[in-house]
Amino acid sequence: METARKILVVDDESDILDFITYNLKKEGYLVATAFNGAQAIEVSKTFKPDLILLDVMMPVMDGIETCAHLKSLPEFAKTFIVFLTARAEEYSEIAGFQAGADDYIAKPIKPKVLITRLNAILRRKEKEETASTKLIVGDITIDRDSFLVYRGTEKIQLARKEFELLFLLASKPGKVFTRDYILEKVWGDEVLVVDRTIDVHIRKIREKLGDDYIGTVKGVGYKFEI
Amino acid sequence: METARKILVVDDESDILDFITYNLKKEGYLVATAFNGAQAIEVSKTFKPDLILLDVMMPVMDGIETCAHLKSLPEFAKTFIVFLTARAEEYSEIAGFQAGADDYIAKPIKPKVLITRLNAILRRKEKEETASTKLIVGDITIDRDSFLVYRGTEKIQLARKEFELLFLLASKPGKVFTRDYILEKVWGDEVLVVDRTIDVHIRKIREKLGDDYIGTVKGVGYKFEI
DNA sequence: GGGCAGGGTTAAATTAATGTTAACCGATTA
DNA sequence: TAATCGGTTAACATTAATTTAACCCTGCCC
Repeated sequence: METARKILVVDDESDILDFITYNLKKEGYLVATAFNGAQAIEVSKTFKPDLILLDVMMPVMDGIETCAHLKSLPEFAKTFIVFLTARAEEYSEIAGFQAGADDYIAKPIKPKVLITRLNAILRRKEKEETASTKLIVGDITIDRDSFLVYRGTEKIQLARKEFELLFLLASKPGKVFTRDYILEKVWGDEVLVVDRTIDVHIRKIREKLGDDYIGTVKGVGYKFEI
Repeated sequence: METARKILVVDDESDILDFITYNLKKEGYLVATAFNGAQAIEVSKTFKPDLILLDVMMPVMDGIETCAHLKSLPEFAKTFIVFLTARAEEYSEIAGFQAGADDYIAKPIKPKVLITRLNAILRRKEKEETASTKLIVGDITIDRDSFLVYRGTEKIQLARKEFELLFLLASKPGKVFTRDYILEKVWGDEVLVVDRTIDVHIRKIREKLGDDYIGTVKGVGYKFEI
């Protein structure tokens, strides 16, 4: 049972607003509009859009600010935000990703492209919502939607890094992950943290889950025990 | 005798395609492109890429579908698939890894990062291809992934040097390895250890595995008994 | 038998790697 | 502003891996 998807379009130019609105409505989307960031936030609260199409360049409160603001509100954490950017050239420098944008579409907008991309994005969102995101290994269940870990039926709360670390190890039970690899995957490329940091997180996981789930292979790394 | 690595880049936006292609070619890679998943599968069959760089978000057939499909075909089981994800997502949020992706790179893409990462990934792939992760000799199985040795079904834990030493000997069962060679391979060039050290490690392996697996050839070295 | 070459064995010494704790910092929240 | 939480680090403790040293076989040759 499919209900129509709701899209909020935000742009300070009313021609563009009209143009996009027209095309989206033709596709069967429910559309709301706003002229600036402040208005967008206002409207969002009642309209509860599935996706927000946000012009980067706006007076008063620009797209990036708006996006950052929206993403900071828990109720919109799962709302997709797509930027409209002036040109794709420097797409590698789109600051919006830092603000939490999920994708972007380059102007000038071609109706066909707009529609295909939005369809793709929403389809993906749907999949993410439906798809079970659970990882089950032995009596441990890791659910990345709720950010919870279960041992049997007992709920266990892990902090973010702990969660990511456990998730990584559990994604290939039995395989030993080297410290370098763990750092790259959980901490990222640029971040440089000291070796002990991993140990401390491992310790916290063991403290919460029990000592039998994560094994140490000295001189090599850690693994999830099967 | 290195032949250039082949990379297939898949994205629905031609700017991105061009941008990535340009950077990869500059690095000496052979590059093919595709606009969507269906095309990617088509091209792969003739181009036989070593690695596929796959945008997650695409209309028609998205990255995850495409990846799952490719991985289901035996001929691409060993092709590395790397996702391009829009957000800088946490590891566990990458839905794609369940579809069999080997790695991911977050947009926006910085050319330098892209190249570094791909080089690293391809190096890893090469290593995996050369050094098989599992070694089976008689009733002994040596598994690099988990750093475990099995005698029959019995799990045996070896320390790192012991493991490397056994792995070396077992890589050519029956062949006698001289002490010098063993030192070079297991200990490395710089390290200078006394001769007895090898004996002690051999002894520990025999202690854990049994006396019948490693043979001594006086005046020459050691070998794995067939 | 004595001596020696080549390992084998053991335990002690050393070093490397990880575990643990407490403290600090910054962000967020009460 | 205090309090809490997550993340990180530094300092120290603990444990295990590795190496060394000392001594023991065994076979061989004179």
